[in-house]
Amino acid sequence: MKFEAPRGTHDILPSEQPRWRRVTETMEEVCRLYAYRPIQTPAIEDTALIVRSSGEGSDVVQKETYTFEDRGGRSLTLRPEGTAPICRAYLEHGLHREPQPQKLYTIAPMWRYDRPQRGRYREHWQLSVEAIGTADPAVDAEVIRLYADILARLGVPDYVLQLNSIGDAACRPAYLERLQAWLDVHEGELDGEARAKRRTTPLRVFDVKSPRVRDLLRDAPVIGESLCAACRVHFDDLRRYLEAYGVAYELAPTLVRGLDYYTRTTFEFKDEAIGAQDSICGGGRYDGLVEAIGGPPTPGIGFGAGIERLLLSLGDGEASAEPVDVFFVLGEGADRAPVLTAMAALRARGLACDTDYAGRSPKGQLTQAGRLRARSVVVVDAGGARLRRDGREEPISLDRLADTLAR
RNA sequence: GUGGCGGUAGCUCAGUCGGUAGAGCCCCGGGUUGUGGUCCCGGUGGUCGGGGGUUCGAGUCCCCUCCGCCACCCCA
Repeated sequence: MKFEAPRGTHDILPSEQPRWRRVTETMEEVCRLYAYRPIQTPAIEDTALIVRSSGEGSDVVQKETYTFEDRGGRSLTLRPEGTAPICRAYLEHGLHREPQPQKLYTIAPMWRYDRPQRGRYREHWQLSVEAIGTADPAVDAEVIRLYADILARLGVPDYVLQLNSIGDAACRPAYLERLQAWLDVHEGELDGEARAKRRTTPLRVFDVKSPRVRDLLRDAPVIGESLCAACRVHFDDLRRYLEAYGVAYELAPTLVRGLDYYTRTTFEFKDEAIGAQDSICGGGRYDGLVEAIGGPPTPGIGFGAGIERLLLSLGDGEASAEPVDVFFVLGEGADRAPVLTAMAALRARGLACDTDYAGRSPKGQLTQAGRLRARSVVVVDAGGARLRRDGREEPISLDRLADTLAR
């Protein structure tokens, strides 16, 4: 094979489009019901925006970005996630001076230079939903319920929602100090992985594999017990609102997210049936992000939901393509020209039609009409035209076809 | 980025001990049929992922490489 799609990218063929559309149309409909408005941003962003928002030390920035210099010497990066670009657009176009919150969504491709495997691509599509300009925990509950609605409408049965709060600028630093102090005391009992993690991503020490170290960490201080009063109230309110919304969740005291900008709420929807890459939606609150990229202090919350992974959750259920309304079979000695005229008239009336361009035999053309699930077939030969539908056949004039079928 | 498994027709796969490449499905044609289904017959289709090596001879053995899958890592 001479050329193939670049590693980790994939084509979405016509045969897959019905399933894709069902998913994206459901997403758009649910976003509309929650009064989120569509927005689109460029695929490329200033590298500095991505670095400052995701964080210099994040895995995304450290090893997963597609970064290049353009011909003008600018450093650009293919967006690895949806939140930072939308916040940039929010700021750049003064949406922070319009009524708050701004409730926005986009369905767009993202790029990450990961090692590909099932459910993990270098180019993949995400639904990004963002509510910027309010710290109200009811909005946290809203975006979570919004995604749960999408799953419900699509019929995804087996997923769990994990929920946590990782505090904010007021309480997280103090917590991290307590955690590090505790780790200092137990330094001798840690393994290499735990020691590495406490240096780079201390909140992740709880994820180490060693059962012995995990056991030990059971006595370590957890963020949930160290929240400041404001974060505590926010989290309690969120949980109350989720109950009001009828959303079931489990607390995940060690759920941390990979980007530096998260504060307070973090959550993840998982479907472990789809493999190791089982997170189908991840998000959280990012109250410091807009300010970090040069705007006024502005709270926000949102999530990214991977479309390819959601399709894995949905399984292989077949969805059939749109049928065609009329297929024209050309018999011996038939003139094409009047058929083209008839098709133009039908299309003008909103009827989808097609004919043979492959030189098939009449039998082959009928087979093709069947494949396209044509509702009507018009057989044209030297003797005139016949309309076949509902198992019956009648002579018809091509001139009157549109009038007959459009009724 | 690390480790493991894999790659043969458009798709799913077989291919023995190293001896000149196969099936089913799909597609095209013919027959049957009530001119779209069924059934029967025939046909098109291959850089055996790519490159190098060993050998009289490589789909088969060795090396490199690309791609996929599984796990790690991390996430959507």
